[in-house]
Amino acid sequence: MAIFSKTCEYALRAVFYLAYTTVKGKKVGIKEIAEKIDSPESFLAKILQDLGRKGLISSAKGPHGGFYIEESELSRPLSDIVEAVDGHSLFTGCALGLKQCSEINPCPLHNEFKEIRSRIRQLLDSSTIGNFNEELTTGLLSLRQIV
Amino acid sequence: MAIFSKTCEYALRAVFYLAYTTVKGKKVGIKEIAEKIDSPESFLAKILQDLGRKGLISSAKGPHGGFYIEESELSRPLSDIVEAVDGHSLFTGCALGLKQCSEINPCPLHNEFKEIRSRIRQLLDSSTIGNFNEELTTGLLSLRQIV
DNA sequence: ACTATAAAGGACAGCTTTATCTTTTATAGT
DNA sequence: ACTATAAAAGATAAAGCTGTCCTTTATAGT
Repeated sequence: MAIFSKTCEYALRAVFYLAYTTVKGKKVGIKEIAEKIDSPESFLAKILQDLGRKGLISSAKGPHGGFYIEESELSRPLSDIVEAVDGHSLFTGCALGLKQCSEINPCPLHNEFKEIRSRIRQLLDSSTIGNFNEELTTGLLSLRQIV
Repeated sequence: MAIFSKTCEYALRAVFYLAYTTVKGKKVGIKEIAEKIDSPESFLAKILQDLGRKGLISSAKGPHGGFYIEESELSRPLSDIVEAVDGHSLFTGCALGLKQCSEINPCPLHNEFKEIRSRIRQLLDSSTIGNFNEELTTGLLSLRQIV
């Protein structure tokens, strides 16, 4: 099992691409995004639709339309994306799946994973959607497989 | 998404239960295990079968038979269970799902998750199956929901 | 108004995960 | 040998995730 669902992986990659590509107000079509992040086009369309409904990204229909990230959306933490797609169990759930796992009724891994979870949360809370724009522009960071 | 698959959650809980219950050579039946860790019996049977085939736990058919953990199995790290069930992507995979993500071709989250992954690995490598026997026996740790 | 464009929405299909049930195999005790 | 027990193995089913395709809606440009 990976940390994030496939849906969430595509969502994050797409949002990173949108962020650095549309930072100047330009918009990009689903076809370009799918190609640049190496994801199935129709599936990604569904994902971005959903992110749009949730107010995490913006879109415009019609000619010259497409998806884009607004200034205010640029500073959202990554945890918003992850939570919108995969829910909050990565941040709050018990590693062994016990609903009532807590300080007073801990599972064997409770203390160990408390720290892991808070690390993950901290990382996703402190990085924003727009945080990587520069390195993505210069090509220092990658959002797809090299062919 | 949770850290582990449901299968892996059941596997770990079952193995913990087996460890502290069978440490004196006794064996336990699938019915008892399923009840004590609050899991579907038939599904758990499949999971334990698989762990048995992979040599992570032991079992005996027939009267007085059941599942048990041998001395040597007690000291196996939890990572062996996790890897047997969920594979190694939790320890090695790219957070954004890129196959070629690496130091020279990093995704935006590469460095951040490198640390998270190594924490998880370290934790699962350093805890063994038998590590929690005492607290489980005294009831300080829990493997199922309280009803 | 008409046309072309591009996202939104709906329906559906394949695969994997999660789960159940039944039959088979091994073995202890008599 | 026979019986009871308990895991192993096989077949099947429900649900969720991943992915595709087709129709509808909104809008820019003419």
